[in-house]
Amino acid sequence: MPRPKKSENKTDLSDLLSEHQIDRSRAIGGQVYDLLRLFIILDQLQPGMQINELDIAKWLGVSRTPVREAYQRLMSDGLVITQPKVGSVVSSIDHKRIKEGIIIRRALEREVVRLICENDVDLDRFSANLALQRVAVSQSDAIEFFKQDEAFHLMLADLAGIPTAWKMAQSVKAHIDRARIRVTSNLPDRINQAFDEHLKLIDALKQKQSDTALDLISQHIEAIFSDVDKITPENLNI
Amino acid sequence: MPRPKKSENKTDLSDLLSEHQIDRSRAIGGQVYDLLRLFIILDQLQPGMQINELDIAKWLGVSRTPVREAYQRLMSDGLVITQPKVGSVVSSIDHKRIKEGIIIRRALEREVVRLICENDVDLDRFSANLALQRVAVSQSDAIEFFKQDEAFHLMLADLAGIPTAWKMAQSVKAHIDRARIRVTSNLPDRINQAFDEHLKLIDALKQKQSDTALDLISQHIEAIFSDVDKITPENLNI
DNA sequence: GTTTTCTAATTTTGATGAAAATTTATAGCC
DNA sequence: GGCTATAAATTTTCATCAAAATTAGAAAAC
Repeated sequence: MPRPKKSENKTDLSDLLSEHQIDRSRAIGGQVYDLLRLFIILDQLQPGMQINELDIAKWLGVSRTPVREAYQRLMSDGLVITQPKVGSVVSSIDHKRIKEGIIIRRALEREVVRLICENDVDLDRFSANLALQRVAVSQSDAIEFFKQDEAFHLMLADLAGIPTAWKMAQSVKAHIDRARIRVTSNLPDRINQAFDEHLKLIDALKQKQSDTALDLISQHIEAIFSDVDKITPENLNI
Repeated sequence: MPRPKKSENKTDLSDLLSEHQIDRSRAIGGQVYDLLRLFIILDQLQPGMQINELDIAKWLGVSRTPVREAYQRLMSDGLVITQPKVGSVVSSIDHKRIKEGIIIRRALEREVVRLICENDVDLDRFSANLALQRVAVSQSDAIEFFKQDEAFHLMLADLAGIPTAWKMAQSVKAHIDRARIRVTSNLPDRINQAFDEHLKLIDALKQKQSDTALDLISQHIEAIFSDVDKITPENLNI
């Protein structure tokens, strides 16, 4: 990694981060992690961008320690690449990694669906969440829908008895979401479709149609892929 | 978490850790993590044991910063529980978590096997690794076998094109191994059986018998479970 | 005399700023 | 043109301070 001359065109990022308030009464490291992770997924922190600890710390008004903590978690997520003693950059969007992520997430969520079909679980617990999803869809509120979508999948894994599976799926999901942010053209359509798939899945689960449910969850996750696949060239890392 | 009076019977752990040399020329945080992780899996650091950062740092002859880094990774592995401003303990062995881990690992490795059967991969690359396994088995060298076993499963995931799957499987494997250390009575038998299962799996893969291969990998992982299940009572966390 | 409540001390993690170590780019020299 | 020394940028580690939580003991209330 070349060490570029210290450039001064950092104002964009500086302004972006300076706006955000850190709550000093809660652990800072976690807040920095959440913030940076979101910025990377939302493409505000772009692939290849150099992010040194001192600058981030200064802009956020905290010391380097909590920033470092955040970096370590981002590194283990594969969202940041650190070369020891040299520097850190936001990782590039790697088509292969996304493909891998989708395969892993599909395998995990298929297992979740399989377990729910096998064991008796109370599927009525989804009604509140689905209602919130419906409201978000009707208002085309993508942010709120994504929040409820996460809650939906978490609840699924929870009811299946393997909450860790969702934690893992989430870590690969970051890469998928980051790519998706760039390529999804018609967001209202997309969330409407996703909501429809959620409804169908719960229906199939309630009727214990395990084959149908497995197909539905696979399609639900693979739908993401067709999105990503159509835009990102196979071998081009942005 | 109660805060017990500072007791002075720490000599066992102190001695245990003081013996280990830290290589100052490589990153310390990673070394501390590897060391503590191994100690927890090997049951030298036992469930419920309190481990405060300062003591570990002193015994290892390093500062608290790299120890903190290690703790953060151990926490995300679920091997250490830290209550803010109170303290850290080695997590208890949770039967439910192990069960979950086995289900997740099985799902991931079944996907690996499925992908290998679907796509054409060079399975001759296993011969060297299998030879090393054979030597380890013949010498009843469990440590060496476990090392080669890890390499075997990593190579499997690599050839399937989803190396991340093995990284994930590894994080749940720590919990499984920790329990297994306590219950496996006849280690030479166990590694002999595992080696046999590896051979059969590669055979099935070479002949593209995907159903057989899927059954074999499932059994390979579930074999662990029968071990753990027979000793650890369902609801008793140690 | 017993129980409850308040206060101070102790322990532990959280955060900070500075010093040390290391790598890389750049300029100067042969 | 290639090699070496120097300086800059950055991470890594350290020692120290700050904040939070629990315990222990004294004081107060019953």
